[in-house]
Amino acid sequence: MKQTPSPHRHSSDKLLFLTDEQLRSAIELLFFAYRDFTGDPDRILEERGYGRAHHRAIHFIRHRPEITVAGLIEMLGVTKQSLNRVLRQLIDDGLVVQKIGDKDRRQRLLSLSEEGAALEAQLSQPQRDRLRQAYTSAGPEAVAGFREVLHKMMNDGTRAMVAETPGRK
Amino acid sequence: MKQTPSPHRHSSDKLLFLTDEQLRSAIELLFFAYRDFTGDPDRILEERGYGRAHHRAIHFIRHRPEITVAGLIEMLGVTKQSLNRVLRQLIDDGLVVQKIGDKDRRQRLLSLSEEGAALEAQLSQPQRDRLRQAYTSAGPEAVAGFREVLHKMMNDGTRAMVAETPGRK
DNA sequence: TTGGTAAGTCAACAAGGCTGACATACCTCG
DNA sequence: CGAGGTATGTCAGCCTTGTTGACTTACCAA
Repeated sequence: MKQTPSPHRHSSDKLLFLTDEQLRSAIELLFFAYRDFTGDPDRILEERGYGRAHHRAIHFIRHRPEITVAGLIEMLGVTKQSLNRVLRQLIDDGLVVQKIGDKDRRQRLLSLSEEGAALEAQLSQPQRDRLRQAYTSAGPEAVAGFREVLHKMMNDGTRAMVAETPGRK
Repeated sequence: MKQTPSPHRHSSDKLLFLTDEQLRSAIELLFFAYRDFTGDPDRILEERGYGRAHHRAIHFIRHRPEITVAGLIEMLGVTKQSLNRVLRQLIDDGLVVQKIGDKDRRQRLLSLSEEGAALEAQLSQPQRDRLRQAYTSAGPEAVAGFREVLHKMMNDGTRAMVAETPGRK
């Protein structure tokens, strides 16, 4: 017999409807939303012969100018060799510039060149447009909930890495 | 001069704070949340020699038993050859069973075996736990907003593919 | 001066995308 | 019935992007 998961639930569950199916549908929601979300920049990248790995590097360098290589590796969660492959290209192509660290001369501080910043803007544009449209349509309450749940989904260690926007807790 | 994006905004924008930086921080939020979200099953899969592609196939077969190969290809957004590689393994390993279509005998209807269903449960467990924890902590309002924004982020064509949960529009 | 650290590189490998080409059933329509 | 289209499966080859391991160079710090 197909038995509905126990209806005997507690606390605030009278407001939430946390059946397995409800939770499973959220898994799909995330899958599809994320897929469409990354689809737009993918098309732009392809024209320049880059991949999503390049996009991620560009994104984080844009948001943390003068980040060290080790710092970027940590943000992306990849190995030095893996990052180096795409970073090499970006530097050779003049999109990313390196500066020797002033405090520690072993460090290479990474920033975007003007051309790199232009590409970043081009890549993030469709994503920002998509979010703006979704945010506007859903309204501020929904947006706050969206951000809160995403925050709470992250690992504790990860949460510290998110670029905090002033005004959000 | 760094100029704050025009403060002259309209309609409900007095409640939303849609600067570029606000939107960009959401890009990171999604990146990190999705990364952590998929990290748990990845570890389980590795033990069995499977990858995320296997997980996706298993997930959708679980939720749409008797789905056709073409249907699964469309859900996943990959090519026949790409899907076949992982599907071949899953069938050979006895996790997925094929049934010849009754209406159209060319079709192979895919379902999970008992063993396949067990693996699916094991894989989705940490994701469900993570969502349950985040949902419970954030509260029903936030959850509704979370789901609404994700829905509105999707392409129109994609939206039809999400498994709708009764009670949600 | 010496040991550890930041970065870069080479090599080899694997997963999982892709395209193109073809084969085998099977369906449907004229 | 026969022909053309469709659903699936498979072979081969290529690409990106991840991995491990080993090693070098430059620099810091005790």
